[in-house]
Amino acid sequence: MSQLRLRFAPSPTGYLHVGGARTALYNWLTARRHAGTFILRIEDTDADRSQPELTTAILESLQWLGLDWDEGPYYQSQRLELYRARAQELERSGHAYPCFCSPEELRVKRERAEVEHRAWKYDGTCRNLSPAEQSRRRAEGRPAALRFRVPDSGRTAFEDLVFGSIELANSEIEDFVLLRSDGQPTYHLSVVADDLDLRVSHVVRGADHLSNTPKQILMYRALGAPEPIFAHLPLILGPDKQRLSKRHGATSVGAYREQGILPEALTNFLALLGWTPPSGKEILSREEMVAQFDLKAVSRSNAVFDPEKLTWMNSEYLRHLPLEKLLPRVEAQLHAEGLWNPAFSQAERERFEDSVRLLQTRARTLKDFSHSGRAFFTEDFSFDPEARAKFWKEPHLADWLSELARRLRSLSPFDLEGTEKCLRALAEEKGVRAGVLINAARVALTGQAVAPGLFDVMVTLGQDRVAQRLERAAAFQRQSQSAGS
RNA sequence: GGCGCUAUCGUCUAGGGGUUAGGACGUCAGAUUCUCAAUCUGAAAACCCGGGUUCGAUUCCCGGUAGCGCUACCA
Repeated sequence: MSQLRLRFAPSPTGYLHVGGARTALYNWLTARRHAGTFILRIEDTDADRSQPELTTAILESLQWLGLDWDEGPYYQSQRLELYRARAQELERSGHAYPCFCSPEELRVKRERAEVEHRAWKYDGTCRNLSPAEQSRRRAEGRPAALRFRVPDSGRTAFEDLVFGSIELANSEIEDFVLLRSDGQPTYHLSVVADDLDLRVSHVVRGADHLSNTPKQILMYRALGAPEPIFAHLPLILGPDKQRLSKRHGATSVGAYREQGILPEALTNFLALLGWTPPSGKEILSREEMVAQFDLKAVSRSNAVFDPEKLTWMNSEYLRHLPLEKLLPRVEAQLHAEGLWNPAFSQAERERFEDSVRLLQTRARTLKDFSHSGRAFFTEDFSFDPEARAKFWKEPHLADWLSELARRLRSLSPFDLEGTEKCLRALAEEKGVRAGVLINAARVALTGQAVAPGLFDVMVTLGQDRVAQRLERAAAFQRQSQSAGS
């Protein structure tokens, strides 16, 4: 196979959607697998809906996902001459003709057809105007759109890499608009013109374009140009099987980033939405994906986006991430939450690293470091009411925690074994199960009912903090007891 | 409405004319324990319906149904 060229062509009318991200990923994987070229093109011909800031956001999301492009971004809004040239070419060869029907007239006809339950298709009013009539109307200054002349018989067929052979009767296709009356190209014209100009070999895009493809095939043929290979991707749906949209919650790549999802987890998850690697292994490195990805193995049915599985996958990545790679991400997360302490990169570096290492074993998203793990990075944390209700029930707890604090303060060395012995001895003296003290102390030290093993927590926090926090918890209990009685 | 596409556990999927229909997430139970994860063990859970072809269809064909997509001077 000669040099492969693929493109991802988002339109800046929204943030990068997970569906778009998967399309970009499949294009990228195919390009990388075959040492081809991955091109980025921004489809911003709809001036009303396109927003330049969104282009920036889309580019950032792609970079964050690690989907680097080799060419572009090309902006369609800057390539209008190309589309007009193609339009002229089609008009000269008789494959396109000017249409003077106003959008208003057409809307009326379409609506009437609808109430009468007739299928509507452009009726060809301007299809066979004589050249004289055309120039007369032009001379009058009547605005004209340019329409493609679809053959009125025959069928148009093509082979889709994913869906197999697709065939459509030409009579089902209307004479679609190529150039709007203001001279702006429509999607059909600009994609074909660009894909031709950029020598795109494989058009990989959402299945919502499957029905449009015959129109584009017709254009390639009218231009006498070689057709690219098409591969359409099944759509991503929400839990209700409707196309995934904002009302299902987070749909943009940026939203998952904010939720503490790692880009490698998101791409891995997305890769599996519609594709299974031959190895059957679900957790795949980028290299493994590149080595195994094949458009021909993509599923044809739509897939429901399952955030639960994404979270699971994220926790897999998080737990296996080498510490040196995790550290900067946690740092960024703490910055975002206003919890970053400059000492973490200086005097308290070791404690910071120990904390991250400890929290890592049970983190599901980066947010877990700043939320449930908050007490590891700041003194500004509170005792979770539910945790208190569950583990601070013993009436003598305040005294026990004070005593524990006193003993731990003089413990040496302050290590895993020593702290555990110390606590268990106290529990025995007080005639209480060690678990009672352990759970109570966990709430005192972390504010949470759920946290890593207590003695790991102690050693990580350090002797002074542990003693202080136990005292603080004891004081808190005494206060709430006297207030309550 | 017309046209197109799709249909295996709740979800993502493997498979394919004869299989105990496999895996993953999730769920449930047990082990472990210091809470929660992790880990280990086990369990429940699927071939949309109807015809046809065939010795035999979940698999192939046809029809139905359902879902999705397209049906713009949006992309």
